[in-house]
Amino acid sequence: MVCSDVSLDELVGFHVGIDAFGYANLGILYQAEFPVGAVYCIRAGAVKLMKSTPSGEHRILRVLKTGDVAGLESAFAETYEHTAVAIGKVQACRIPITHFRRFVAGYPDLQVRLLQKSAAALREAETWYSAMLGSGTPARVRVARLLLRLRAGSSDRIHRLSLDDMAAMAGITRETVSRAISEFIRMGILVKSGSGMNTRHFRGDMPALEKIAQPD
Amino acid sequence: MVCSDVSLDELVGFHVGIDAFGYANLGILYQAEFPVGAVYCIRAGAVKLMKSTPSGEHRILRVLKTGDVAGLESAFAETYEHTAVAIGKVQACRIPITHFRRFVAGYPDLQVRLLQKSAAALREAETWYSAMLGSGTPARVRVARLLLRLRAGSSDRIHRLSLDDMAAMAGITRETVSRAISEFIRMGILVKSGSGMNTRHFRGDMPALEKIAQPD
DNA sequence: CGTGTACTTGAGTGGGCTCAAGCAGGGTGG
DNA sequence: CCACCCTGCTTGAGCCCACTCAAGTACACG
Repeated sequence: MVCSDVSLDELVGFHVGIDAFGYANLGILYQAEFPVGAVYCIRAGAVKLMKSTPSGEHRILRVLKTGDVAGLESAFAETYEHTAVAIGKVQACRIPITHFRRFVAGYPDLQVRLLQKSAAALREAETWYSAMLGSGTPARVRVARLLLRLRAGSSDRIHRLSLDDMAAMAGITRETVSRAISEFIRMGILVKSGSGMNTRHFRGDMPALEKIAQPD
Repeated sequence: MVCSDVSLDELVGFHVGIDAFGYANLGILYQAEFPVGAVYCIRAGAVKLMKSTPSGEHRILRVLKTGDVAGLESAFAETYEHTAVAIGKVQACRIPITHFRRFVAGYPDLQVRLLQKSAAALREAETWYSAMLGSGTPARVRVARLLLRLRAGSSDRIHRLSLDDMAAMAGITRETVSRAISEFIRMGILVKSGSGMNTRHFRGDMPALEKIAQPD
């Protein structure tokens, strides 16, 4: 991660003007097409990256979790590429883009690392979409993969976002997602947990989910 | 494009060891998991970037055309991310990775440009996959979008790759692709052209295709 | 406790997948 | 030069999964 890969001494001189922020559910970090103002290190929670289609709908392209950096792909562009929206409670630190650019300019090694991180994001996106694209892929498998992807860290906790969001990510309808999840719950490999609208998550049997996600 | 964005004077000192190569149909430029040896500027033709799935199949993730640079995403990694295979006749210039890295190191501005290019690749991938993901998207629409994407430059020529390749890209079966294309041909908005195995392409009525591709 | 949103569940339909033949057409060998 | 074959493409019939439409239910929040 960008923030933690550099020594504290290096960062301290640039942390001036960097603040920690909290975002409630559906809070907007930044909006697509707007001028780039900052990048954000996600300290806790999850953030969805969306983009509006010409026809008014919006599609979820990626979900960032603890440790990811939001807005990185727009760091050297004029305007943001996506709209970033908080899922549940999010804690993030906001790094003004001017600081960020100055910081990067001062540490050439960091530029290479940014390139690698960018390449990693591309690879991840490709892997993800290629996993969802297969038309022969049954809905249950898609949902299992989606759940695995929404895992928080290495725990058995899974970020639970709305059915519509999951449906948009998996490329299937909300009803189908609902049916698949109901099935998993009946099987006992998935448990709803956290009743409040802000701390929603599942507890999942990861090995079982991986087994279902297996069939290519 | 990286090669042409810099002045000839800047390049000339680094072009030592850079050669032009020709690749016949299905010629391999480089292979996934192998050590990175070079990046390639595509001078003519098209190249498909593939990745093998755990189950032995391979999926086409992107298609590079004239003016693109192959292997860029692996330029600062140890091994190649994809396997690059020529579609039809391809002309490319091979830039040894050592040269490339030395060159980039010498021109800091270029690093920012590489970051932007990397971000552009990510955006393109996201746009593309999100266009294909919609499960409600009819096969005809998918194929129309695919064809538009395979357009050579701004002409009415469309790179014609195998049905299986197109099927892999659109996330549908080869039969369905065949039916859609047959329909387009019957409608007269698509014409097969170039009989040899190397110079295969369509001639397409772009406005008509765009109209079909429209419905989000 | 009421209200609204999000989720669940059901019945019926249809588009694309599967399976299974036919059909070019170009490359190879006689 | 022609016949063959082999790969890639086309076309058809039937089925199944996921979508659509439409209620009904749970649950969070005021």
